[in-house]
Amino acid sequence: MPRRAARVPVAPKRRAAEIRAAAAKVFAERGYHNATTQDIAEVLGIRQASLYYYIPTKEAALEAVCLDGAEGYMTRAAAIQRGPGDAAHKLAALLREHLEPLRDRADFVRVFLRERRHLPDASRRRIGRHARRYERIVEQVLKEGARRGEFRRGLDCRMAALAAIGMCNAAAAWYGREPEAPLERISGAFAQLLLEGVSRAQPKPAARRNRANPRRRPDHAER
Amino acid sequence: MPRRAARVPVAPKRRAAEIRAAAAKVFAERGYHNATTQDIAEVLGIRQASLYYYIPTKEAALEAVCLDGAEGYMTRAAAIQRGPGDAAHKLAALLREHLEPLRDRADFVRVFLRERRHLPDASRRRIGRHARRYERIVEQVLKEGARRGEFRRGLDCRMAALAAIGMCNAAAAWYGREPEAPLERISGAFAQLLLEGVSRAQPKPAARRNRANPRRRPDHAER
DNA sequence: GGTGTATTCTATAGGCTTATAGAAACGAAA
DNA sequence: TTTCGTTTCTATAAGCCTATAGAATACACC
Repeated sequence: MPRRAARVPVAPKRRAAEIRAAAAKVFAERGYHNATTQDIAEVLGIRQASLYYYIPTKEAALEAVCLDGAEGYMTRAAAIQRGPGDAAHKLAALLREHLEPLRDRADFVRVFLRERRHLPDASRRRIGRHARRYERIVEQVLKEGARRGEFRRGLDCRMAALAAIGMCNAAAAWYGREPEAPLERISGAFAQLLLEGVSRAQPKPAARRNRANPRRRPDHAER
Repeated sequence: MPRRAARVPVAPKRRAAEIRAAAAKVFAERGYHNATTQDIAEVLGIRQASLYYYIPTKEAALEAVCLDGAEGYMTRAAAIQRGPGDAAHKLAALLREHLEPLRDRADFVRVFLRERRHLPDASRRRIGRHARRYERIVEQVLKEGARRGEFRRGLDCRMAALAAIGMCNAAAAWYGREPEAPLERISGAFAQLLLEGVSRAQPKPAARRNRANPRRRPDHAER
């Protein structure tokens, strides 16, 4: 402990992050069960068995990647919920923050979304609880907006929350492959879409284009 | 060929469908690469090797299930697009039809959504083209609505189409586990959400509740 | 140069899975 | 009862993958 000063404190942490990043990349590309530890090792330029110096099992690597991918979502969402601003701004902020990790950590997010179900029961359930709490935060922001009259009264907040989260998570699948779709465009379009469908048209919906936009009146019900 | 009359015509087709259904169930539950042919055989109550009387390879089974899961989407969407009604009704119909297969064929749909990427290149690309054509139909319905002034002018139709499809596909993940969410509620809520976010408020938005709903004016840009 | 820790290596056991070969069982029709 | 096509069975080869054991290397510090 005393003398391995200059090397141990920094490098190991960085190396561990590199291992996780390699695992995330491979799991995201090929799917957990289709990915081999050999694949991960190749990304790192080391031998397959050398990986086991860092991870106890392949499953543990998946768990680490998933935790990493989930990290922060809850916290940031809760901060937005508690923070200042009306419900419309909060919803737009939730969307932005939900999509933001795709910029730098898309692999982690994708593995979290698509592969966490292959975790052993214990950790899968733990992570599942996080996800459900996150859903509830979005739902509550919507409920709060409806309660305050900012959003429409009869709004089905549960479905709306699931829709919002669902469209964002779907974006994780095509982000980067869809041409001409930077995050700003995605979150802007999603916010506008949701807000004008959800809000009763407060002063500040998350509209990016089309400002001078006199609306006609929606007056009839469908069917 | 001449004398196997009474038995061959019916049973084999049904049996083949049972095989596919078993494969779909197992692939949906465990994921393609985690599922074994043994698992499928167990569902059917036969031996693992007996499966190979029906399928040439496990991969072929996946392809059959995916094709089955994708079946009809394109056709029905195209019919809606060409059919009568305004864009709002068409969009609502697209959502309904997109979600409807979850009622009886959820396993197939889920496998199509989550496991098709593990198909060999050729068939994966073929199926991918279908999916993209489907996206384009949704997008065109939106464009048409915007062109005719039924939807808002500056509407980002591409993002809106991806959002709509994304929220529906996300629903495939939680449908059946989410309590109190029959398909009617889902498609109704999604339609209302999208339409009021998308339309410029023509006579008939897909509103189920809240009709008298005078909107205030959205006038400011976000940020 | 010697020492000790961290990191990577070679070699391989052991388990699981797909797919094939060939035999058996089952029925319907002759 | 025999025949014949269909369906399922037993047995197993062959390949792939995870994880372990133990040796070798690198490198900082004395």
